Amino acid sequence: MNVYIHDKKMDKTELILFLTATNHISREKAEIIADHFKPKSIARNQFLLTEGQLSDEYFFMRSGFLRAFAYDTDGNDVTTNFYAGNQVVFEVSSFFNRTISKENIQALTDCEGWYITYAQLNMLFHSLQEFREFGRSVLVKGFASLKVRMLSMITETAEERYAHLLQTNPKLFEHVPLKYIASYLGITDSSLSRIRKELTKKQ
Amino acid sequence: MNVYIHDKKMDKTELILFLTATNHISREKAEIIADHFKPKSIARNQFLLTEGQLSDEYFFMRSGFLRAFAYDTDGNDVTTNFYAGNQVVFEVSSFFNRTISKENIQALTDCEGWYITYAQLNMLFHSLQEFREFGRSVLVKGFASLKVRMLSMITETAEERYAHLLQTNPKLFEHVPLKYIASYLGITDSSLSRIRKELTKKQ
DNA sequence: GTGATTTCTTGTCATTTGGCAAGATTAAAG
DNA sequence: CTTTAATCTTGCCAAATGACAAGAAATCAC
Repeated sequence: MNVYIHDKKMDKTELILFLTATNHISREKAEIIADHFKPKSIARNQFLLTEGQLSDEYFFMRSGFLRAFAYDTDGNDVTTNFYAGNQVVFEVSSFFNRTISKENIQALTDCEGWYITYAQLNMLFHSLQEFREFGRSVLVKGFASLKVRMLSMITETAEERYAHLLQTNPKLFEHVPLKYIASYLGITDSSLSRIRKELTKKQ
Repeated sequence: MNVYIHDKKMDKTELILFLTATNHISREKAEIIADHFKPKSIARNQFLLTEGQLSDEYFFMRSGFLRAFAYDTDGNDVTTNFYAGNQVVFEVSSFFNRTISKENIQALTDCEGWYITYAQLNMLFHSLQEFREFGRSVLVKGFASLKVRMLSMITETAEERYAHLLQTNPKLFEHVPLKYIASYLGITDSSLSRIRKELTKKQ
């Protein structure tokens, strides 16, 4: 073992911590897995994924903010999701079904992290059952949070949805234009502006 | 091989067809997998899953209609999903995270199908990589359809959402009280009633 | 720093939706 | 069959939201 390799591994501390966090993966296995990840930087406004392409990178984002968006039938830009640091980012349907993506994923700030390709992921899934558990838990977590969001769309007012987002994800608002947050919440930007006005009145 | 066993296997035709449909699983493997499933019938109004319990059955429904629902903070019953025949039904989060469910799943009509438990599923996942692929595709499909529904909540009017549901799932309306459909669409039952009135005017 | 562009707010008005309650219709229970 | 309960519709009015446009504020590009 030489110093250079050692340093490179140390580099991936956050990735290794993330892999071990769910308790499915031991430290040793996590290091083996992390070795397969390559570093990736995305400059602000650059795309991690563009509509029409295949989502082929399983990207662990260490730092930064990403926005996923699609276009509706009238051609309007609709924010489908935000991603902050310390999570895995990819478009589930395109990635696992090997179909082209209808979604774009764009950097709101400079982003840093590591990725592996679909082929590598499958190879690792095949050889490490611990990593399969991890992969499943990533899927299940994403699924569950989308269900929570759907329930909030049904049961909560726009004002409540906004207040919750502000509460649970305050740092988002430092980097994201409000019009993007508005479409994420399912309202227009002028409605959001009025809601914000109301809320400042109340406090 | 005796006639009794043979007949029992023939019984599971729909299950085997479903397992092979995604092309991950060969006919032979599908029969092996299907052998582990036990038949399950749910009478109308009975529960497949009750709030507070663990979702421990991976239930393939051959025929019938199910409704998943939760209670919001005001205690109102909110329909989170409908399930028609020919699909796998379970509560993702409770099932895979081994936590108690916040959702109920109740039969709208008599239902028939087969199930395996979480332990059996994991055992089969472990030994049959083809079945793992199948399991992943079940998760991915559910995830993708929830994303589509979320996008429609953001971009479409209640009238459009209703019209689409009527178009894509007409049989649902034969078995489901409209108030359940209303909360699934994110509106009140009186709003739905007015929307239906408008639509009959238009045609 | 300055002009251009984007973002955000605000006003006006129309439309959608909700809350509530009463009545009509349908389904369920005995 | 009859009574009871559940479901659905409708009316009224208030509240929330959207569409559109204009102006203010902030940000970006050079």
